[in-house]
Amino acid sequence: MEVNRACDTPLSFTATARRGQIVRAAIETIAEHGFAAASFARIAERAELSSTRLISYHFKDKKDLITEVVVQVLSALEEYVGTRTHGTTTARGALEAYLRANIEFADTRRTEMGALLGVFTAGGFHIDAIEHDQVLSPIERILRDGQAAGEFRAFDPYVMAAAVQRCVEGFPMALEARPGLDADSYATEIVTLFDLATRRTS
Amino acid sequence: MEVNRACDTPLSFTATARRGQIVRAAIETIAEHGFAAASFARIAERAELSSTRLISYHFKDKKDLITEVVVQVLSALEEYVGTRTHGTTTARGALEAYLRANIEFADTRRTEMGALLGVFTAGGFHIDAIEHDQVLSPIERILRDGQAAGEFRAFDPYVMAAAVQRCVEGFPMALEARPGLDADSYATEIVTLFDLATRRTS
Amino acid sequence: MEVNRACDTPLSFTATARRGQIVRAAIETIAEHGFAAASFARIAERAELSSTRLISYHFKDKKDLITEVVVQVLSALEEYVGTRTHGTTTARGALEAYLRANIEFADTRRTEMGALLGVFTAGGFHIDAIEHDQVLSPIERILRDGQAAGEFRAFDPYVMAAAVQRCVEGFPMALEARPGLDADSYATEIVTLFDLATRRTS
Amino acid sequence: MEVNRACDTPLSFTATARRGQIVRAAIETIAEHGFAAASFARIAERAELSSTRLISYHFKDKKDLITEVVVQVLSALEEYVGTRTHGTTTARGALEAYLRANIEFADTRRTEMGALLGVFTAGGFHIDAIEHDQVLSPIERILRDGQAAGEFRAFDPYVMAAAVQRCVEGFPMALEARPGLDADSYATEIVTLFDLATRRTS
DNA sequence: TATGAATGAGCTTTCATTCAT
DNA sequence: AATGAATGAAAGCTCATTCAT
Repeated sequence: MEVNRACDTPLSFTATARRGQIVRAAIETIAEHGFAAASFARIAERAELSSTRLISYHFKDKKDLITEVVVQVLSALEEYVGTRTHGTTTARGALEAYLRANIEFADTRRTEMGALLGVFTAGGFHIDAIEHDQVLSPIERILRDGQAAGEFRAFDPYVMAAAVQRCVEGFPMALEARPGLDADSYATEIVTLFDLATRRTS
Repeated sequence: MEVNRACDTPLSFTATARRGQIVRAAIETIAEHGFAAASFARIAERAELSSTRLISYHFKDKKDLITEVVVQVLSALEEYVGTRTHGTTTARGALEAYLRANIEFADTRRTEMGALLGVFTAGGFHIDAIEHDQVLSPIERILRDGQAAGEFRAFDPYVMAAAVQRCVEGFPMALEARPGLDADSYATEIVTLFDLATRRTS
Repeated sequence: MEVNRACDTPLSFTATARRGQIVRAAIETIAEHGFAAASFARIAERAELSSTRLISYHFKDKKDLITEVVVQVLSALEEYVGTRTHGTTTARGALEAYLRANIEFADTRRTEMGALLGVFTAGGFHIDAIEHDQVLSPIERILRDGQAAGEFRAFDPYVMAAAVQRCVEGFPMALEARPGLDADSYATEIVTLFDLATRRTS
Repeated sequence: MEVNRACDTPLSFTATARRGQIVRAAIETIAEHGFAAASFARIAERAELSSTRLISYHFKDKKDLITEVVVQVLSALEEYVGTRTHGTTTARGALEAYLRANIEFADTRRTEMGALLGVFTAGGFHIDAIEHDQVLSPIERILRDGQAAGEFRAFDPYVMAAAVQRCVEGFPMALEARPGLDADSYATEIVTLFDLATRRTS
């Protein structure tokens, strides 16, 4: 019978393509209609599958699919951000790069970011692979490094990291309310905000 | 039968009590299990009602119930915040009071705040009475006043207001990740953050 | 407790008025939305009652209410038709009067007629007091009398009566498809139709 | 899951059989209990399905099922009538054939006809594919042709067509009141009726 | 690798009616 | 004469998932 694909064998080309197609459809559906409305039926419809059975076949269950969505978007985001923060030499520079990269990503990859936020804010859905702190930790590291290097003033790195993350997430939300909002302006405002907020007080 | 109550008649004592009981149960259910899982069945179970029919009896439909949830929590929040910001004389003071009041409220009324965020982040649910900008506007006003009075530096009031709002909402989220988090410390950090971020540069 | 009014006592003025108000609302609701949609809730809403309880109070059950609707409209129709057929001396004249009276009534009392047809065609609803044949019998009598008097040709009076009744009912239906349809023209066409169809063949 | 089947793919043999089985059960249920009582539950029970879910699986929604019922019965009727009117050379002959065919069909396929009338008289249910005038038009065409050919007298073809249709529909109704009613006798009476009613007056 | 078929549980909402003053 | 409160049953529909090829 074999309800699902065998999990120990590596994925074939066809299977990978199908999975990608389904994940793509899931991302678009979540971004467009919200997480709650992203049923297998709607995802299958968007992916133009004849039946939702194909989703159940390629993914263990819904959680498996959503996890894949999150992993995919998150790794793209991390790569995008990583590339742009890597060359920085100061914590201040790293923070600015981190902020600008995140906002740029959210601006150019709106669908992916919409899906990601859709999943995260939905609640009641716990992705085993991803912990809340795991997202914060890269920022926290930048902040701690900056404090250790004497670039930043004393503050609770965890709270500051949370604030940074919230403001980054704030861009897509602000976009919904103000569709014409410019990513660059938003980024500059936020960069300045945290520059002043973290600067050593003289 | 009275499919649902007439809306022009004032609510009787009993009806008010029942509605309150149901709204309370809805708040707790949303806060605990998330918006998506807050079905009539679960709400009725928590309120120890004989059937979900009693909910349909007292509320026009689910939207009506959820709206009541939001209105109730939001007005409590507004009153709490309003009382604490009213006596302030400076924009700086108002901003601090606003931040502390919001965080305190989120700390002491965690269930209510959890429900509120649960509804807002669920998406696809539009409360007619509440607009996105309506939540931001009180903060924006404080910020604009502070700029006009020369207390604050030049910045985009809308973006700064969004940042404030995101950081305020960030407290319940941070709580989930760090249950022992102290509201006072969080508030002080955030107050300092925005104090520095809005201060006129010398 | 007394769930319903006592049934052995004669109706008071107030009670009669209330019943009339409810029956009126039921008629309008059925005519406008159809029999299937004429729930107690909708009827109560149209009658501007605070609760459907008032309907249950004044009528034993739904069947009781609908029976009252039918009886009321039917007796008005019978009176209208009776008055106009009474003075006739020939069967031919009686038939024409019957046809014109019915169509006129359907034209001027569209709401009542709509409700009546709504109930009759709904099916599954048997009014004890009214039998199918009871409606046909006055026409059948006219037809039989005409045959006995030698005015009409030989035909099955029951089938002809059914045809007459169907054509009379056809006017409201035709009205729905052609709102501008003139009652007089329709009546004249139908009168001619049955005049020719019943006339003795030479 | 396949919430409901894709519509572009042709139906498989099994699916066609299931759909047919369900439509058949729906027809019988409507004919027996009336349209209002034809719930998914009752239809599933009659079709001996494990649950109503199977109906939702094979039909988009209730409207889809009912439409299929109507289309199926109506096309059978049309074919039956079409075959019998096709060979006629005169309008008079066509009218007689039309009348006899309809009444015969209603007599031999009582269940189907009962379902059809059940749906049409239920009201509030609009089958997109079928318009009121669409049913009348074939009769109207016969009548107009007969007038053009000088076979029929002058009359309003629309009203006469409506009368024909009402009398045709009248047979099943008459059957309910007089179960022993003979279709042939009824047909002959109606044929004579309209023969006389449409004949040129000398 | 894919798919058609089927399923049980759950959802919100509406129904006419009854309980208790 | 009226009413507020409550109720069980049933409705149509959608959910993710499993069965069987």
